[in-house]
Amino acid sequence: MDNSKLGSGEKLLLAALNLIAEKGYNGVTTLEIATAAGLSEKTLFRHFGSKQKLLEAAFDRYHYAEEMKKLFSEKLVWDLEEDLLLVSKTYHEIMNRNRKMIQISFKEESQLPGFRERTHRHPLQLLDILTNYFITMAEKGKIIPVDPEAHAFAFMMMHFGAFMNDLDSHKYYASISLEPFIQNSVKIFARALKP
Amino acid sequence: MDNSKLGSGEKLLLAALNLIAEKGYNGVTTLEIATAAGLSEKTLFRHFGSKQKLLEAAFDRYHYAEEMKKLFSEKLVWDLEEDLLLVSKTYHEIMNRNRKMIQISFKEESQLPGFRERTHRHPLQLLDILTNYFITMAEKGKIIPVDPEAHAFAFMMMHFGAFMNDLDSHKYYASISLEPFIQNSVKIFARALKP
DNA sequence: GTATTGTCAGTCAGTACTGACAGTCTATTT
DNA sequence: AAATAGACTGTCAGTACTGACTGACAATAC
Repeated sequence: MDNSKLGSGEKLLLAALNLIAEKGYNGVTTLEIATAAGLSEKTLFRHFGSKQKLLEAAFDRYHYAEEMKKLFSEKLVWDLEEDLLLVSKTYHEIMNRNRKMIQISFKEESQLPGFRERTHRHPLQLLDILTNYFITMAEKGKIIPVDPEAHAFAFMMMHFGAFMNDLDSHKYYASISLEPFIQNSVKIFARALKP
Repeated sequence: MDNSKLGSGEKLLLAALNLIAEKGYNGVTTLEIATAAGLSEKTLFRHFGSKQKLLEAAFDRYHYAEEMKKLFSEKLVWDLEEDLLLVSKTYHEIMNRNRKMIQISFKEESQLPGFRERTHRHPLQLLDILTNYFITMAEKGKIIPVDPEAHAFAFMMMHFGAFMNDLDSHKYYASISLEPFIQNSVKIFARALKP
């Protein structure tokens, strides 16, 4: 990343985001963050006042916050495979965009109450959308009419697991890259839900 | 938990395990741990020498280390639903037994290299077993003969996701309790893999 | 009597955070 | 072109506190 053209505030936020995601809030010093940003520690405090406020600012600045409801009511085409593909790709897009924030929210959960909830708000919306989607698809007779919420949950859990597994560069399970995994997950559910 | 009959060492290990899982290694002080164990800080150092060694001792003591290969070659009955049920239940059993250690390995990854790998060794074995199981099942003509490793991976990811979601008392997605989730996951794969 | 633990006082290093002062860069004014 | 002002940054010395860790001694328990 080339941060040379960013303002000092931005440089500090980015450095903080990366380091805290890696080592945890308590595992990183303000001096380290400032140095990584190519600035002096003093500048850090002049900008943010305290380490805690720096973290909060980083969160506010970098967590992805976009409405999805409309997006979906427009894009869904009521073809199971195509729509599942859209949902899972959107899911991974959101999660990857929030990658660092999610890492932080997992590590600093006790110190930063409410963080986890915020990083999971958008994925949660997707779960909701998918559940309603399954219900409607069942009404249309395009999938079996049982357990729509359970199936939506299972689908999301599968992708949540894959994302988590990949979080620190997929080295703990056999590394299967994302794209074929998504394709396969869609096929599994398409076969399972076919009436 | 009633720890009153445990030796001092055990009390300290348990207290350390719980507190570090909750607040992270750097988020907890030796005094806190000792107090939680009902002992003095001095006793902690007399037993373990340093904070770091305490953590390592806790890991060695409490991470689940059992061979599974034999277990499975004995228990598999080559009925898809029944065997998937066994695999997923075994998986969640292992993961829950290692719950705290897994939390720690996620939070302290940078500080404790190799931890994550160790906590994931046994689940990895399961993935291996499941892959081979699918291959054999395909040879027997009991499931479709495509992508056995991808399907095994997908199955494990689904349960990994569910476990992770549940790690801090399932409050970030709609809470669906474990047992029905397992049942449903098995049904999905049974339908998807049926020839 | 031996082993284990508590108390207490204290050391030492690290770390968040501050104040005073000086330097630099940019834009505006003259 | 030169001067000036204002915003931003670096340096450095220092404060205040925390937290890992120690040593000496006393108390308790088996």
